[in-house]
Amino acid sequence: MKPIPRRSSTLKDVAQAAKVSLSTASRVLSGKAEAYRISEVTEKAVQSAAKQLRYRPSRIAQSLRSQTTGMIGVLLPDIGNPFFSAIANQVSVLAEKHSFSVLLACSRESTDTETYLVQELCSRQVDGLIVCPVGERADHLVELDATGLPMVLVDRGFSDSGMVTVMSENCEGATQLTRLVLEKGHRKVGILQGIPGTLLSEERLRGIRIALHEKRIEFSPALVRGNQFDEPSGYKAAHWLLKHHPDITAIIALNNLSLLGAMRAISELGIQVPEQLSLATFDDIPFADFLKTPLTAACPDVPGLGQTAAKLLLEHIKTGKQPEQVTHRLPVQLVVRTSIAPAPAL
Amino acid sequence: MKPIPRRSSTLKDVAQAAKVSLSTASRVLSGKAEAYRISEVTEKAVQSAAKQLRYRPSRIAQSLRSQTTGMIGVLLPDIGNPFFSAIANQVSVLAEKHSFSVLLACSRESTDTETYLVQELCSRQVDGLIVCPVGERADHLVELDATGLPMVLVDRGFSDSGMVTVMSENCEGATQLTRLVLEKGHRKVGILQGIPGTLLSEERLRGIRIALHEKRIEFSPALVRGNQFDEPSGYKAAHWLLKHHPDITAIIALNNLSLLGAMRAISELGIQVPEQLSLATFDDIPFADFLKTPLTAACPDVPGLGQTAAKLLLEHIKTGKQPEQVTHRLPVQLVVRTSIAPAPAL
DNA sequence: TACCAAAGAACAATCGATTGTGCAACGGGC
DNA sequence: GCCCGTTGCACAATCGATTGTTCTTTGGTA
Repeated sequence: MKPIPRRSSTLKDVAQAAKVSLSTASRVLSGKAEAYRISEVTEKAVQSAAKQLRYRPSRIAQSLRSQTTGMIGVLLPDIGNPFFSAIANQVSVLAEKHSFSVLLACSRESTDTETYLVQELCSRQVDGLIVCPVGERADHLVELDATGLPMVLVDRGFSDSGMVTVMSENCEGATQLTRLVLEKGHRKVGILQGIPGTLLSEERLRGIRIALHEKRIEFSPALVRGNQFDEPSGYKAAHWLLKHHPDITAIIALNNLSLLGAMRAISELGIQVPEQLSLATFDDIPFADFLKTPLTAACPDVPGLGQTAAKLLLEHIKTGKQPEQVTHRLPVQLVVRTSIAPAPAL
Repeated sequence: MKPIPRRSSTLKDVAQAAKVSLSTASRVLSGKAEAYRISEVTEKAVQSAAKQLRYRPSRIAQSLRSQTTGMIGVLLPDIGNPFFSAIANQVSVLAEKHSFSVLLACSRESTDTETYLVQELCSRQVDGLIVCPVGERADHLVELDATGLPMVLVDRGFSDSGMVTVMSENCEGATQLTRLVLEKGHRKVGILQGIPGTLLSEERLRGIRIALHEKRIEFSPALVRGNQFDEPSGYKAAHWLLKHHPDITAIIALNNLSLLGAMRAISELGIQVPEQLSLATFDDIPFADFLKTPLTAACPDVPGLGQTAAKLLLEHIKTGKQPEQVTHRLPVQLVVRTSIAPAPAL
C-alpha cells in the first residue's frame, strides 16, 4: 500500500525555490534570521517562497526532532455523558489557547480499555495526560506517573496515590445533600452508586454516613445498589430497591446516569415524586429547572474541574515541575429545588 | 530549553540488547521475520529484548516514515453541546475499533477559528477529517477537499459543494413537525433559528414553509428570530417574539440550545406551556420525558450521523477512494409528546 | 578442493525539520 | 600585500523507524 501522494510542500521545496540551503530556510522560517545573521535579501526570498508554496511545517517532523508534540491526551470514561463532555470542552478550549492539541480517547468505563489507551496515547508521545480513570485499578497510571510524564487525574482518583488529582468535595457535598433529605424526616433512604469501591463512590458514601450518623440513623449497606456509572445500572438498582424495600421514602443517586435510570424505573412504577418518594442527586443536568419535579442536586463545578486540570497540566508541561499541591478539591454546589418533600407517614 | 529526558526505549536499544542490527530488530517486531528469513534464535532474542525494555515503537517516527498518522481530526462547533459530544462519542468509538486516534478540535462556532484549526489539524497530518462546519463559509473546506484529503462533513453542510456530507432530512422533519403544530389550529408561529443562511437553518425553514403553504398560511420572516446556535440567542429571540408578537400561539425551535434559551424566557414571563403557548423543537434532550411539559420534537439520528460519517471517512482512508454517494441523508424521528396543545381562542 | 547458491543479517537511504559547526568571501588594519 | 575578523551561508548529524540493497557465512555439489 503506497502512501498517498498528497504531499504538501516541504522545507526542501522552499529552500530550493529560494535557492538557499535547508538550514537557512529553516532559520528564517523559525524567526532566527537575526540570530544567525542572515541577510534581508535572503530572508525575503525565503519568506516569499514559503508563501508561494503555501508551506506549513510538518508537526510530525518537528515532533520527532524536538521530542515534544504539542498534544495532550484526554482520556475519559464516556464522552457521550454531558458531564465528561463539559470537561473535555474546557480542556480543549484551554489547550488551544496554549497552542496545544487534544488527543481524545474514551475508555467506555473499561479498565482494560483504559490501560490500552493510555499506552496508545503514550506511544503517540503526548506531552501530558488528563485522565478521568475508571477507578477500579491504579497501577497502570501510577507506573506512568512514575516515568515523569505530566499527568492529572480529574473527577475520580485514588487514595494516597501521590498523583496530581482534581476532585470535587464529594464527602462534604454528600453530607449536605443527605442532611436535606434527613431534615425532611426520611429515615430509610435508598442509594444508587456507580462502580463500588471507587474513591468517588466511597467518598460520597462516607458523606452520606456522616449525615446519617448525625441523626443516629444506622447505615444499611443493603440499601446501596448499583454497579456502574450508567443508566441501566441506575434503572435496575432503583427497581430492586423499590421492590425489596418498598418502605424507602427517598432515593439519593450518586451520579447523573444512575439518576436517569432511576427516573425511568420510578416513572414505570407510577410512583409520584416527591409526594411518595423524594429524590436527591449528584450532578446537575441541563433543563433541570424545567423538569416536572425539579431536582435538588449536589453539583460539582464541572467547568472548574476541567479548567483546573488543564491549568495544572499545562503548568507542569511548561515548567517541567509537578505542581506542589497534589490533591485539589473543588466545592460542590447544593442546588435546592423541589424533589425533596417531607417523608410521607407510613 | 532541553527536551525532557524521559525517553522510553527505542528500537536502537532493543537492537543493541539483542545484539542485532536495527533492521533485523525492526523486521522481527513488525512481524516480517518470516519474509526476511530471520532465524528463530535471533527472532526470540529480539522479542525478549523488546519485552524486557518495554519497547513501544514511536508513532511519531512511524508517521514520519510512512506519511500516515493513524489519526483522524474531528472538528466540532461545541463539544459542550450534548448533540455534538454524542457525535464525537460515536466517532471516537468507531475510530478506536479501526485503530485510529481522534484529534479533537472545537471551533466554538467561529468560522475564523475553524479555518485556523483545520490548518492545524492538517499540519499534524491527520489521515482524514470529520467536520461539522459553522456553515457561514465553505471556501477553506472546499480548498482542503480539493487536495484529496479524506473529509466528511456532518450535520451541517453546504449546498452543491461536492463535499461528502452526512445530514439529517431537515426539510422533511421540519415539515412534519410544523404540520403537528398547524393541525392544532395554530396560525401565528414564532421560529427560533441558529445562524441565518446556513444550510441547516435554510432547510429547516424551507420545511416549515412547505407545511405553512399546505395550510395556505403566509410565511412571515419577521417571526423568524435568532442568530446563533446557542442559548442566549434563543433566549433573546423568544423574549423579542413574545414581546412584539404577543399573539403568537406556538414557537418552533430549530435547535436544542435555542430551545433551552426560549424555555428560560418563557419561564421568566410566566407563560404556561402548552396552555398558553405550544412548543415544538428540533433535537432531543435527555430527560425529555421527565419535563414538566414533555416536548414534541423532531429528533435527528445522532448516533447514525456520527457512525455514518466515521464509516464513510474510514472507508475513504482505507480504500483511497472517495465514496460515490456525496450526500447522505438520515431520517429525522418525530417524537410526539405533549407540548403542542390546541391553539387558545384569542 | 573449488565454486555457487541460499540463508541470515548488516549497511545505508529515507521521511521533514532543527542546529552545531565549518567554510568561503569580503573588508579593514598593519 | 598579508593576515585576521566578520558576515553569510552550506554541510552534516540527529530524532526513531522502515526498507531496498549489499555483504558475509554456511552448506552442498561437481
